[in-house]
Amino acid sequence: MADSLSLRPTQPRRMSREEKARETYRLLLEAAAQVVGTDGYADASISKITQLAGVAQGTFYNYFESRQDVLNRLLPYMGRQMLDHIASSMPRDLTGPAREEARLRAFFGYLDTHPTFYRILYEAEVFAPEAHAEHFRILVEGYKAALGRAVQRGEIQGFDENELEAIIYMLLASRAYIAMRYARDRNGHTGPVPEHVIQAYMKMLRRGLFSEA
Amino acid sequence: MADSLSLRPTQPRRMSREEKARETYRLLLEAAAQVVGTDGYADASISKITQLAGVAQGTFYNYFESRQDVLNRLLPYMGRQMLDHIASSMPRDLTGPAREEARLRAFFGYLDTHPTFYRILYEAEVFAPEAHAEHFRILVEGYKAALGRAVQRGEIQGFDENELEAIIYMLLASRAYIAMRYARDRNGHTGPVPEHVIQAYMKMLRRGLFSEA
Amino acid sequence: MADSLSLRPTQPRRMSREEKARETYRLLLEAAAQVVGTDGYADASISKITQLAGVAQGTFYNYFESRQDVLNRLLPYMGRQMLDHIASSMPRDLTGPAREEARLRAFFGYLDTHPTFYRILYEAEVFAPEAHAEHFRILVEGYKAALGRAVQRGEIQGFDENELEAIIYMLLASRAYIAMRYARDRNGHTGPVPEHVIQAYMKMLRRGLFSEA
Amino acid sequence: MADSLSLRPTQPRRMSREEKARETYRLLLEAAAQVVGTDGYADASISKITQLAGVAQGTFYNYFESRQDVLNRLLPYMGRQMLDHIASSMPRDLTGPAREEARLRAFFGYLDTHPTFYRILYEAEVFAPEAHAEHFRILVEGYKAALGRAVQRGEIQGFDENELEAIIYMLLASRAYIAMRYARDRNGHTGPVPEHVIQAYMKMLRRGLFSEA
DNA sequence: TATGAATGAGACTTCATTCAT
DNA sequence: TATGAATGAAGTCTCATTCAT
Repeated sequence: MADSLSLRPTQPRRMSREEKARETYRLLLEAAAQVVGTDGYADASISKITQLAGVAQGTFYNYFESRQDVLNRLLPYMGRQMLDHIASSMPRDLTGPAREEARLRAFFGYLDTHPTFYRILYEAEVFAPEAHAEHFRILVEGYKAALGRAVQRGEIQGFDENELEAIIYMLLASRAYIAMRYARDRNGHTGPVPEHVIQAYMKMLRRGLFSEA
Repeated sequence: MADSLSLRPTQPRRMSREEKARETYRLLLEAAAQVVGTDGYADASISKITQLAGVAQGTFYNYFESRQDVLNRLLPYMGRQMLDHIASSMPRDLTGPAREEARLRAFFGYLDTHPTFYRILYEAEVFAPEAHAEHFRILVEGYKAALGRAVQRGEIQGFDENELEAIIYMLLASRAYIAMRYARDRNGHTGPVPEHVIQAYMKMLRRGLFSEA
Repeated sequence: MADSLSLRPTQPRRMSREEKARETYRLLLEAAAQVVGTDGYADASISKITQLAGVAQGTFYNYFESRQDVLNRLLPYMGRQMLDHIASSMPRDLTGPAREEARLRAFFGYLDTHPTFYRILYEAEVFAPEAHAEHFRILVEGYKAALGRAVQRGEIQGFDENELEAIIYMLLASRAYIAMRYARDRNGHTGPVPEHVIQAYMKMLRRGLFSEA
Repeated sequence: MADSLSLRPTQPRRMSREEKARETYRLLLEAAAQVVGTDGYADASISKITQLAGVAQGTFYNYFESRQDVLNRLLPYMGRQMLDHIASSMPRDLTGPAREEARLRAFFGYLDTHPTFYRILYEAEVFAPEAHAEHFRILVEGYKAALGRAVQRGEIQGFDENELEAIIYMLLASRAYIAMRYARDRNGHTGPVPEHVIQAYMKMLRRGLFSEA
């Protein structure tokens, strides 16, 4: 199980009732994220979650309809965090492959600092399929727009729109499997992705997708 | 749930004791594959499996140590089937990208005819992680040898061994996500992968990995 | 569940504190009656009741000691309503069997216009046994007085007091079972009792209880 | 709660597996009857039932689909017992009111020796409505045949078939309410019905239903 | 080896009630 | 007096595993 320390802050400054409710909700969601990230969706019991959140089991049902409900909300919650992180750590004015590389590094960076995210994302296809599908829809949508701009800039040539969608799935897939293989050590702890892996990815991308001089 | 018909053949010809035991083992494994492929690992109960196999619940424990035991054996069993299928459907004498394309089509072909395999493979990372790792080890090993030969033939240039391993993960990843996205319809039923997706994959590969004139 | 519309009137004219409290009490009681009449005692949760009454859950406990408390008050509240209804719809100056028939029709009439009453009354023996016993005590008491007058008028002969009490139970029982069988359609909705049933009841009564020429 | 003594016989003679299973089923059903008869359907928990039966909670679900399932089977099980009891204790060759009286006494006799039956029957309308309806269907059917024969013998005159059905409901109702009122003392323990009550019932019946000289 | 009844831990969920605001 | 979040006991049900036959 995850740490048995409560997530409840020790020094809760005076809060209004509504604030406190919001806080409890956040607490439960964070606890759920931690538990799922550590033990997986299948072993994420309400009892573990509430214990970590420092509330009674019954309290859980004041905020979520069911166990499945909280599982469904996990990926949207973390996914938005991740996208925000990536957006905020992308340097302006990058174009072409350099932009792709920055994006990739930002993704791995988020993974490195949020060790629970990988499992939440990966297992979601099994345990929260709709959330997973929606997450993908958002990712693919954003990626399509980005690649569309690259096409307009003439950086990418020779792929029609449908082909580009397929390519996007390949790139997202590659990220995930690279993370699975290279971003964790023997003990399952996360770590940075080796440089040569990023280089291989970029080489493939530069040659295969971008039409560089 | 899967078909409620038993997998037990109605007219078993006279078998020796050992043969019968082997047959029961196979029966249970096939039943497990069917159940997992349909309902997923999480919902694959011993009771469903034995019912489909046409034996009593207790019999299960004469052949497997535990529920986890049978789950662990599933992917090796199906994985070998898949590799045999691919090997046997690969035309001789193909080289370069054409060989890759044949391999890809053989994989999708297997998926199309063995609808349970995708789920068994995909969920294995969660529910049978060691089997999943071993399956990958075998795949990657084989792929390394194949790409090694391509390097020797001069079809691939500019990637060192470590980089090639990363590329292999990208390719395996791409297969999996393409299957996830394109090889199933709205109802989760399998179907063939659209041609343009295969074309996009190959275009990326030809340009990005192979050094074609 | 019952209607989700609140029972709280939208335009409450200015009320004194005490009036408002009385109003809230009545509101909760009516809501409880509605919920019990629709869902039964067993499924009448505080949450349903307060929601229908348009007040917070906590408010409930300002007016009732416990869940059982409100259940106990339901039948007395509705029972008085029913008796008032019957009393007010009984023509003056009826005697003998005619008086009994009027009483019976008034009872069925109340049931028809107050569909929740049947369930509140019937299930009370299980869920509010003391209230049920008290309700019966009142009914029987009244009935005894009525039959006593009939005896004095010479309309009834050959039954001593103890026997008359037994007869009263038979008559109240008959009403209830007739309602159970004939006053509801397939869907559990209430409706009028068929005329021939009333005729059978009266025939039995005229011959069996009253000594008619 | 009911007695905490187990219903399991202390000296179980050697039984085949099937016999033992049958015995466990019977044990659970009897335990359920006892618990429901004592505490009512609403408070009949699986845990109480299995404890009384002397088996583990899980065992319950080898024999019943759900809690509701066992509740549904209770009345049919006891109802058949009761009908058998009545049939076997009815003297041959009785006709007319005497036959009715024997039937009534047999019913009260069963109640007296099976104290749990009353509650199982009465609460069934609320907690096992289909079983209750079916029980009534059977009772009414049987009663119709019996009264039909009385009509043919000329013992009953002036009631058509529809009216007789209504009368049957009145008689069944009367039994039930008489039992409710007279067959239990202050502490809820069963006892015999006072003679004068039976006399009142019979007087009403003789005059009201039967056409005696 | 085959059987299938028995086991019991543990999961999810409901809901009457309390209490600080 | 009104609020509604928090509580925790209790209930139903599932299922991997054991074991006597």
